[in-house]
Amino acid sequence: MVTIADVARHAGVSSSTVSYVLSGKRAISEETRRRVQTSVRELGYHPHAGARSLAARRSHVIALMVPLRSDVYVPVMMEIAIAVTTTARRHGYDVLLITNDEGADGVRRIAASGLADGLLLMDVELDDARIPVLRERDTQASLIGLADDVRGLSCVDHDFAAAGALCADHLADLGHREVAFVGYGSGVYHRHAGYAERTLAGFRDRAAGRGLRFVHRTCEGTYESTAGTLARVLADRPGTTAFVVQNEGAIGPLLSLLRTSGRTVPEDVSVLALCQDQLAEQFAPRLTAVTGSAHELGRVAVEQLMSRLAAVRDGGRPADDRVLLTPVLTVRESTGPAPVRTP
Amino acid sequence: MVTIADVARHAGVSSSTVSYVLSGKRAISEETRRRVQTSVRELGYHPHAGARSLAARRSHVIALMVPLRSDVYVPVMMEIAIAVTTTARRHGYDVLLITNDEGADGVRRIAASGLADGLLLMDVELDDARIPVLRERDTQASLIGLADDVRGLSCVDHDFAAAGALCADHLADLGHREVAFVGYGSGVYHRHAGYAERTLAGFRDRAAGRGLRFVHRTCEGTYESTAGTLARVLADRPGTTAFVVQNEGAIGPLLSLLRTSGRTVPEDVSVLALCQDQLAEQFAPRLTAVTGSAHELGRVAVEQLMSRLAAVRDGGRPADDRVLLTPVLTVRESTGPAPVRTP
DNA sequence: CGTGGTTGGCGAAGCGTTTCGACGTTGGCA
DNA sequence: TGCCAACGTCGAAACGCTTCGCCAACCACG
Repeated sequence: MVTIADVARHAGVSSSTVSYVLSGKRAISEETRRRVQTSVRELGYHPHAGARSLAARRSHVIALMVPLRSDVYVPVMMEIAIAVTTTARRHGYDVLLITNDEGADGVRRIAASGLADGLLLMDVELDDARIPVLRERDTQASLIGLADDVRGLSCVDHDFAAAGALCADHLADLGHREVAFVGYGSGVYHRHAGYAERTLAGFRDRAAGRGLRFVHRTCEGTYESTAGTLARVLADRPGTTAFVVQNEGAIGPLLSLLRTSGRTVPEDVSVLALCQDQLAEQFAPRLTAVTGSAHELGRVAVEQLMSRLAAVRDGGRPADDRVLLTPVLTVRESTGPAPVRTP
Repeated sequence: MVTIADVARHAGVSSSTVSYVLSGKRAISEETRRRVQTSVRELGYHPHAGARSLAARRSHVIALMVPLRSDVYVPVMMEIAIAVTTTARRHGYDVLLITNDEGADGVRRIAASGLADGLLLMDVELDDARIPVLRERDTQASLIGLADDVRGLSCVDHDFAAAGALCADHLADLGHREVAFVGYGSGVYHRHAGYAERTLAGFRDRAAGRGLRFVHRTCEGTYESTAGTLARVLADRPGTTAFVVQNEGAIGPLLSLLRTSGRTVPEDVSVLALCQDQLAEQFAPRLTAVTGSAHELGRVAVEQLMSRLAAVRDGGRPADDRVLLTPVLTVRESTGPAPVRTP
């Protein structure tokens, strides 16, 4: 292993000088800096992470806590994780992956061991047991998702209410008057996962404002469940001319079932999805969809955490940032004007 | 921060004794052990990770290098990452997430800085630039996927050839004589990603043995691409009675297109998928599928790496393990007997 | 009762960094 | 010319842990 002392010897300076060249925390003459940098390169020197974190009392690592459970669409989580990792690297940080099942103890473990300087929490519940633990050691953290009490934390999430409203607006603009909202399985609502309720609320409010009648139906995302949901909707509200689908798993089945039942999309019914663009593109017809950027979610969360860490370093008190990302509606082929009523 | 010295003071012993209690590397009297453990609990002591890695020259962290690119089905990657993390935790290790775009330099950085004790590489190419770097510092690593030269490494992968063979057997058993293999986009084959070629080869060999005629067609996984592929197949080989689909993205479009063209699955054509069970269950009809366990892939990779690290600790030379996981065929509703020929 | 081996615990020397205070050297200014 | 402030560099003291060697106390044995 090549140490800072090796570099120092090679460059003919002391090891503290090498350290200052690398950190830039003190002025170093151009001449010396160059010599040191050359030595670093020639010897292939990489500072020992453990020694660094011991001496500097910071590890240059952040922890990302991801859910084990996956009723949330999995590729989204992966996209967030990737965005987090690349953004963190750009700040000179590495990312430690922790699973949610470690729970509050996991947070304690990471914070107390100095393994990570800060945490990113995904799949936050409104009343999350990990949050008090963060406060008790005042560990810097940023949430991906919203919680009830976020004092001392930053957070970022999609603006699900706006997404719901966007859906209602689009369908109302197209002249639809009776709409079905196909949501997640009831478990998701019971967990108070927030996003499901917020989307629905946003949709409900705007629908009311636009004079849109609608029913909300839960759906587990399997073929059977979707079939059941659809049957009930068609029985209860035969005049339904549009579907909003939030559960990614239900999209394929719903399209199949509509086709099977002799309905054409979008001539007879419109289908509007709340899902990633990539997924929306894969169906036939391509789906009009309301989307938020998962990548952006990860990126912003890291930026928030970095700014908190910077504030602490400068002896200040970090600001509690709260960002809601504006969703985007992309019109494709699955939505069209409400069919003319033929009574 | 509570240190080992605090624990020692609290328990009335020296800090080395605390260390030995925690590591179990020397005999400690029952009495002392209990006192120390009580103190640890009461003070909420967690060893400082940096100090530990500095003194013991190992970090209890392994790095997982994941691909940025995602022509491989993303949920699979996530499942592997989760399996890796939980398995590693069970061994007292944490997982550092690195992205593939750091490439060989990333491997160097992690290994040289002592951030991780070993590496897990995903999305390995047959001739992967990261492998020589591993050898040059002889860093312990395990590959998820196969490469050409794996001396000094362990690796684990699905037995794609067996999966291909399983497909051929199943269709031959059902009496099919003319089959189309819908593969990945040509880019995947050009990258020599291995798995695509191995599946195809396994299928080809077994098909030959069973007297199965087949064509292989690349497909990008979009709706258009699938439509083009299907049209060509039907034009060139009108007698085709079964499709094997490896590209997850092509499954939905293919099913839609077949239905649109008036063909019923499985009465007119059989569809056999190479994909996760979870995905296969979501289509209508449910797909007969050949699957390997992504979770198992991650688990085995970690076990391999752990055993290598243990060997090094004991002063031995690690064994180069090589595991191929046997795929499983699950018969569902999308495959059936070849239709009786009506000329 | 001396000898030799175990057992249980302690002290101290690192491990490779960062960072603080100190110390020449310069250069500008009175 | 003398003084004071940068400026650039160095030495040494942490940082919290592991581990090696050592030592006392104890036991069993001849």
